[in-house]
Amino acid sequence: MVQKKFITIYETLRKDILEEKLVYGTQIPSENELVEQYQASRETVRKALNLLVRDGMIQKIRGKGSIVIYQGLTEFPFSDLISFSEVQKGLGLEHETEVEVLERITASEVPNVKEALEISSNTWLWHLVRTRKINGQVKIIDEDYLIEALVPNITKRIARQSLYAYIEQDLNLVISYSNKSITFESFGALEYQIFGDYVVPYTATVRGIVHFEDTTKFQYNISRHLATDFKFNDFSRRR
Amino acid sequence: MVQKKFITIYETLRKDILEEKLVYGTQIPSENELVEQYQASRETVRKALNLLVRDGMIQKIRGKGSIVIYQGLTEFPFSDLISFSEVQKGLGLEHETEVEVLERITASEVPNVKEALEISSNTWLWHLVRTRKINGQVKIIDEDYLIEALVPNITKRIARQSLYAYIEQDLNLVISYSNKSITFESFGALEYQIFGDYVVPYTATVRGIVHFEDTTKFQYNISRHLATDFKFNDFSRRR
DNA sequence: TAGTGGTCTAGACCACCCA
DNA sequence: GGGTGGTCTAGACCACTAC
Repeated sequence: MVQKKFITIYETLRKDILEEKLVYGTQIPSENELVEQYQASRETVRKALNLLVRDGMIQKIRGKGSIVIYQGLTEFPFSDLISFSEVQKGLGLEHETEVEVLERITASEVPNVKEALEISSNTWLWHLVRTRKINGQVKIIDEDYLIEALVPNITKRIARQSLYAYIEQDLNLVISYSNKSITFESFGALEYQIFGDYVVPYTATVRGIVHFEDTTKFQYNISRHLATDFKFNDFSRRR
Repeated sequence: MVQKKFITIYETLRKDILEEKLVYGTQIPSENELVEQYQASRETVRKALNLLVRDGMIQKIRGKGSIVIYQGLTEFPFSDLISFSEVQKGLGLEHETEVEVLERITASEVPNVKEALEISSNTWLWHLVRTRKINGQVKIIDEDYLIEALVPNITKRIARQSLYAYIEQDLNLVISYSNKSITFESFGALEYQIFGDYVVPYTATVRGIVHFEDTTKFQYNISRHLATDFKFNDFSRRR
């Protein structure tokens, strides 16, 4: 099989919703219609639809059908802040990444990382600090610790472009999941140095431990955003 | 059927993981073993396991098996702040809710709510302000707007105890999903009044629009946390 | 080679909504 | 009653891991 059937169905419908071929508040074709349309079994169609449910794109209603509930980025008409997810997705905004630090250190030289990645003190790590400019202004300081044995040969060039592209495409490793936390913290020395004397000297700090498919932890990331420019959007379902 | 089979399997395994009968880093029984154990088909077992994957409880590895990746609340050994999800779940912490405001208003009297809930200006709403004390100190100001026609007869007693229990158990409505955002904002008049002259006059503000199963929006919630006491935990998978 | 998880099928029965 | 989504089955073939 060239492409998984349920992924094809999922991606096609997702695209239709994003492009508003299927519009907010209206029904999508029924499961039986999709079975016909894609020559798939109903369980396969349902697998695709469940991905859309997970994404917050559709809502299924028994006896009625499935309705598009995704409204693009206009859900929250409250602020014109730069959204965290927009930044992550690189939607429309002009990025510029600068590598401030790229060095090889051992886990003993920094606090917390040893515990976060469950490694011994003498494990070699890459220590990486990058700044992200958006429309000419530094908005994010990204600090990373990566296990060198798992992610070798990081260069400034790789760090400036895309670390994840290097890991996934060149090293052929599969990044799978992460645990993250968001807190608000006051500026430390690094932040004053990079952000300067900002009116509101606080950051939204996102810490994450990132894992490969085989559950190996390979990265500890600390992402510091100017707090006043930070917005995190979330879709969640009730258990 | 009294109870859905895949839910039974899911809940049993979930409980075993939470109670550490299945411990972090070890394998759970294989799909075929679970098929035997629960006298279910493999697809049913897989449906249960996929819920655990979604929850960040297990990681499936092809050719090998499924491994427990959930570690309780100890994943982030970085701060002893009060966690947002802990607060939400009411884990271990002493709550105290006080109702500051409970009134009937129309949508025209407040900004944003009309757009957020997609209602007309003359729609009647409940306006609710509650404060949440944790260990004796007010940490959260919860402000809600609810459509009266959908959620009638809210009393102070209901507001002090559990609004959601009232909606789900007494009114028999099914709360389904919400869109949320998290931002960092400076104190307004209400915050100064309730939190007082706090050293760090900023809040982590969580705004949410909450929907029923049939996609009806019924609630607009604004939850203001003392920024320095806020922590949001997240598990996410890479697409 | 044996065992694991990943995908897919064709059919069944059910609960729910609506005309 | 006809259409919708929700659950479940028994079997098939595949890709990957471990031995």
